[in-house]
Amino acid sequence: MRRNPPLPTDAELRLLRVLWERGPSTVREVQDHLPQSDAAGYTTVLKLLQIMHAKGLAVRDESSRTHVYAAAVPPENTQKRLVADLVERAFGGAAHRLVLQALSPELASPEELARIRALIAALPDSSAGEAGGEG
Amino acid sequence: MRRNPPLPTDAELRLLRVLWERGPSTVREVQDHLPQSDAAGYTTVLKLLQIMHAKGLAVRDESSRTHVYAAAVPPENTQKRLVADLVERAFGGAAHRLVLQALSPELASPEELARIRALIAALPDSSAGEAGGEG
DNA sequence: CGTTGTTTACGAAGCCCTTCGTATTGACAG
DNA sequence: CTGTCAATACGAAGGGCTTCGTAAACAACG
Repeated sequence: MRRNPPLPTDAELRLLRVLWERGPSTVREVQDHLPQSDAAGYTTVLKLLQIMHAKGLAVRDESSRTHVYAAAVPPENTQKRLVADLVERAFGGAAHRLVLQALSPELASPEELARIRALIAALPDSSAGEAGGEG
Repeated sequence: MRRNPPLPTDAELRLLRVLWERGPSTVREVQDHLPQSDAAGYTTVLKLLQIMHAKGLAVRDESSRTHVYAAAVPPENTQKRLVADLVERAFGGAAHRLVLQALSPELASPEELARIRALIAALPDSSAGEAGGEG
């Protein structure tokens, strides 16, 4: 167990997304609900879940013969750390530059832009003051 | 050569950031300007630059004995693709969810939030929202 | 010409991720 | 008990990334 599990790898993240959506699931259930583009053999999924269990990314209930796995990390926390990691590696820590790229039309549809506007508008403390810009 | 070079790996991105900041540089210059946390041996940097050259991530001028390398990809384009990749892998394509995580206080300082507000405010007006694309 | 120092080129080792094959265990029907 | 089916555990192969050691090419100097 780890208090601070490491960032999930690529394949781990794929399984994590299934667990986040479905909640606790057996190996077979996870395998069956993988998007077709991420299809993998049964033992591959099993092995991955075992690794995730060892890393602290997943917990499992062994009370029945068929183990039931669940995500040990909440999606928001993990996603936030993934974003922080990219901000650091690609933007030297400047989060606003990442947002700038995310706003480009190829990435954000008009609908998503509208949602983003709503997010900004809903932020607490809209007028900080010292930075000078008025809201 | 590739018209569409692949995404840079972790170590490649580190060198790319030096090239983006400094412009065309020799192997030694790149090595000398790596942040201390990313220090690497001379031949490591050389090998990496050769690989980046083969992948189309860097170009080089061989007119003098000491080759001069330069980034073959602009920062914005590369950063955008890195962001798109993460949006796909971690958020199922929902860019606004990535932005939401980027807005969290751990990632964006108040000053950066102000900049982000400014970015949003400067966007072309899409007040029509979902149905309202004008043509 | 030989020496010295710098640069490029090549190859290989070590590590991690991903995938799967095989063996073992357990439950259950006949 | 015995055979069958599903699930777990284990190990290993294959590939990519990262790092570096070593050799070869080249220039400059005495």
